[in-house]
Amino acid sequence: MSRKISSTGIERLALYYRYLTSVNGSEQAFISSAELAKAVEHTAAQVRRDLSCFGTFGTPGRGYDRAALEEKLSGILGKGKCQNVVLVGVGNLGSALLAYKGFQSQCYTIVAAFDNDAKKIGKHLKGLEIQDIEKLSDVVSQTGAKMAIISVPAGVAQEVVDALISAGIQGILNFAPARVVVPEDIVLQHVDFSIKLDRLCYGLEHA
Amino acid sequence: MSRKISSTGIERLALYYRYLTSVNGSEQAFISSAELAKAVEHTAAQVRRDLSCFGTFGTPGRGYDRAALEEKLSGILGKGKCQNVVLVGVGNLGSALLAYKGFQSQCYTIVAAFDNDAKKIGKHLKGLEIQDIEKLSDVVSQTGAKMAIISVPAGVAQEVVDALISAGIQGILNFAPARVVVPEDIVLQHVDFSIKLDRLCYGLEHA
DNA sequence: CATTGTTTGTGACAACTGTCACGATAAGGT
DNA sequence: ACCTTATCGTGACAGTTGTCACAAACAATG
Ligand SMILES: NC(=O)c1ccc[n+]([C@@H]2O[C@H](COP(=O)([O-])OP(=O)(O)OC[C@H]3O[C@@H](n4cnc5c(N)ncnc54)[C@H](O)[C@@H]3O)[C@@H](O)[C@H]2O)c1
Ligand SMILES: NC(=O)c1ccc[n+]([C@@H]2O[C@H](COP(=O)([O-])OP(=O)(O)OC[C@H]3O[C@@H](n4cnc5c(N)ncnc54)[C@H](O)[C@@H]3O)[C@@H](O)[C@H]2O)c1
Repeated sequence: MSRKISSTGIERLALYYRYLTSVNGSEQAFISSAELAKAVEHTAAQVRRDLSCFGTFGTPGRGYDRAALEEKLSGILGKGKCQNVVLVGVGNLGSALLAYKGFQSQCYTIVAAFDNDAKKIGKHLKGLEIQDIEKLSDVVSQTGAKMAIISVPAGVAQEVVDALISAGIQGILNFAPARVVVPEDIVLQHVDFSIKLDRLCYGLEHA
Repeated sequence: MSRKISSTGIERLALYYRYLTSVNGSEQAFISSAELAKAVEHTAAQVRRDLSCFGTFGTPGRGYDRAALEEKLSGILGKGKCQNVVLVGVGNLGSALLAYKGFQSQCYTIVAAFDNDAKKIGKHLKGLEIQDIEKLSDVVSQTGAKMAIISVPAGVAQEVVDALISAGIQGILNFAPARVVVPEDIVLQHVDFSIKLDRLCYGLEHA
């Protein structure tokens, strides 16, 4: 309870959580920080520090109760409350995201897909009808979605983000290689493949 | 020249570079740290600090010479040397990556695509024949590719990575939600959508 | 119930990262 | 030549993040 969780610490919590759920069938009721650390490629001290930010739920001599920890992490991350996600931009990448089964197993469900291309609107993909972007507000209200994923061209990213915010979306995952500005109370995350490739490139150069 | 570049600093350099190339047609020959900072949503001091790690190429009173800076950044990041990339796993995501035109404009070219599914091998996608994963070594030697992108299921990520390293690949961009281990001299970057969604979720919860 | 063995939670430290402020430096005009 | 103006490069500082080590806490066992 002593320290504020770091930004990257949150991502580690998500890793811990994913590991726990992935080995759900284990008969071991307890897991130590060392064991957890090994699974996610970090140090035991790091794991304990991260977890200690949200209370003390480990028992000395045994470790952490698997089920309890999983539950706790789920609560911390806010899983189970904001699962409904809308997707904007059903192009190459958007289609792949729609088809991805991994989101569901992680409690996220894409409940609606939007585009502004007349040729795509009305088509069905993975059991979801591609809807006109104009219907965004209505659908967001109906589904209660708080999160959105955007995979539209960089040039329109800002306007799409603005529309999403007007519609009531509070968290946005942006795949477009564009920096967009949002009000303070909106959470924004970028996923930027090209930048990661550049990082790789740099790493090779300076081996 | 004073300080070592930070890990996140490298990603900022890539952002600077991308911004410069994206506004290539500008008639302004010079750009100030303030201007550059605004474009990528950072501070002017940060920009200057990052750049100063690699020498001094700004001129007081004017700013940085656009063309020279672009050239310099290209050199630092190692662009133009490691453009050839191979892709392993042509599923939903892999297909989207193959179709992506943004990589090329950033000097990266996917020169070969691999899969182990007999039904996919031999098919053509975006002018590229999907090849048997067994041919990996040969193709890597022929093309001189140093970088690889993998979009295979998490369960086989490690074995694919091992194969890539045997084939001579030095940098790997991993889209599978799995931590893989590599020797020290191999550069590895993860792109993990689910974790980013979890971060969003946490942000919403703790608004 | 005391002893032993294990693992947690955290204070103290070290390393890293970003911000601020300002002296130094170059261009351009008078 | 000198002054003005704009902007860089960087030392010093502050805040953040990760590591280490160890006392405290609990389980197990005889
Ligand atoms: N495909 C990839 O592998 C990849 C990789 C990295 C980054 N990206 C980025 O992801 C984004 C999408 O890439 P893509 O390859 O799927 O492109 P795409 O052109 O195939 O898809 C973009 C989709 O967005 C739709 N769209 C355009 N304007 C819109 C608007 N105002 N409202 C709603 N929908 C709109 C288009 O109709 C299209 O269906 C781009 O910004 C791209 O840079 C893609
Ligand atoms: N689709 C998405 O939007 C998305 C999002 C996040 C993460 N991911 C991750 O990206 C990876 C790929 O996702 P996907 O949706 O494209 O899955 P997919 O099943 O559609 O594609 C996987 C491909 O890898 C191939 N493959 C399997 N084993 C192989 C091997 N040993 N060697 C070579 N090829 C092999 C399969 O034949 C298949 O074509 C997964 O790890 C997934 O978790 C995907």
